[in-house]
Amino acid sequence: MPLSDEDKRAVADLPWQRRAYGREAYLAREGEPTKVCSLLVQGLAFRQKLVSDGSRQIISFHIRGEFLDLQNCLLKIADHNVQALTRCTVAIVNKEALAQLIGERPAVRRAMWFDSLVDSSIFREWVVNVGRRDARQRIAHLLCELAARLKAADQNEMPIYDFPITQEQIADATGLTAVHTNRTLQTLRKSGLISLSASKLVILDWDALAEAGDFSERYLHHSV
Amino acid sequence: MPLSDEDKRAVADLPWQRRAYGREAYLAREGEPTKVCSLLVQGLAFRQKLVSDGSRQIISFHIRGEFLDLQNCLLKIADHNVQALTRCTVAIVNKEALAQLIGERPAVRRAMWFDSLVDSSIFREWVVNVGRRDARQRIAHLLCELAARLKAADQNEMPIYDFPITQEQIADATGLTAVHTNRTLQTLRKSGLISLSASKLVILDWDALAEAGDFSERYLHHSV
DNA sequence: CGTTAATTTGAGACCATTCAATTTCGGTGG
DNA sequence: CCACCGAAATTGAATGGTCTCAAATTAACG
Repeated sequence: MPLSDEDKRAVADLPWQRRAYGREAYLAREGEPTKVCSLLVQGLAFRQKLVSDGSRQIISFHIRGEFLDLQNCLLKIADHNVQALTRCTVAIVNKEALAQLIGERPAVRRAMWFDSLVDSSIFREWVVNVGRRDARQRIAHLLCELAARLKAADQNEMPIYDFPITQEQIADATGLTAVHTNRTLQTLRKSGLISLSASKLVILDWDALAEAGDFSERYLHHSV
Repeated sequence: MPLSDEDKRAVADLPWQRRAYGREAYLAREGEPTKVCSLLVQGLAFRQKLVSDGSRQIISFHIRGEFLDLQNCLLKIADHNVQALTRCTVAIVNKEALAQLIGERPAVRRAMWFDSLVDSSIFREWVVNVGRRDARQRIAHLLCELAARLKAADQNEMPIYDFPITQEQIADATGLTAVHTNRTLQTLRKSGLISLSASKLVILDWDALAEAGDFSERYLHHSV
């Protein structure tokens, strides 16, 4: 959402702190009291929850420029974990400072509320993805979503993407096992839809991949 | 969230309109431009999305007192459908009027943002539920969630609940088929955890049901 | 009290899982 | 620059949870 220069300056003037994390490091843990909100500056991160048998469900992936836990601003206890996917750096803001800014600046408030509403819409689509689609559709859908978001964040992005996400992580995001994820990716490759190796994802046939994943980007609310 | 009398009056003074819907009626459709926000006054409703093969994933259930589409306030196009589960009545407010009130009243704004953040947290838990739990766990978890929310909304609620949700709807909410939902409910009954018939749910052993569903109510953020 | 919706039951098929072993890849130190 | 190592990806075979399809029974509603 567009912000005036004055609003941008107010955001930039927030007291913040840079912090770096290694792969798989926890940035936040379920059950902990919330103190800060984190914005991802560089790298990839994801949110997840663990279930009783120890398995992990990834709830969302995040790219640079996105908030990782804006909801901490109002919620007292974290209800999920946040983990670094690659090495990444994060800008950390005290949640009270952010809440005050939100109170003072209507445009900033709208932008942040909008951000959390889009988050929410993505969660809804993920419920649908793991609930009602088969393995091939789930993975195709996930790839489409990530490609669409990367493209929107970085206008000059090609149909070739940096893709450091492991098959085990794809599995945890789609509710599948790593083994079945592997086999399913192979069929997507054999069908000529994608090429994925060496941390490079190439979408060879966007229309076919979107079709295979039942993907429509409406839920991303990119055109506000 | 607590509101002052003045805030409550301001909310009550919003121009609103009462509307009634029959079972299965659509209150909102994916793809339509958003014009209003709806608050459920009476009855039950749910949100859902349809996938390419026509099957339905229910995304959330709603009880009286809850907003059905508060996100419409900021989003231009609806990204999911809203359906009546029972006959229900709804209070409808023009979204611009609501947005204006939110701009004027910080406490109302906080309450509404909080509401949408809890919604979001519930979606996250649902991703986990359909993604990483088996049929028995999914259904037990759903029953726990609904019971916990009904209890919180209505202090004097017994462990006996009105439960007009059909097995097909439970199936659509948990990513299962109606047939398998039926068989799984039978095992929950035989284990002595619940009794469910004639639209009455009785939770016979809360602790055991919560255990079976890997349920922890933290994500509901009831103790703000 | 009839008619439709909802629930229940059975049997067979299938998608995804499990477990284990093997191969390839990516990063590191000599 | 190559040898090495652990992580990631790949393969196979057997198991199993859930689905599909169909039919029967029961409950809900006007």
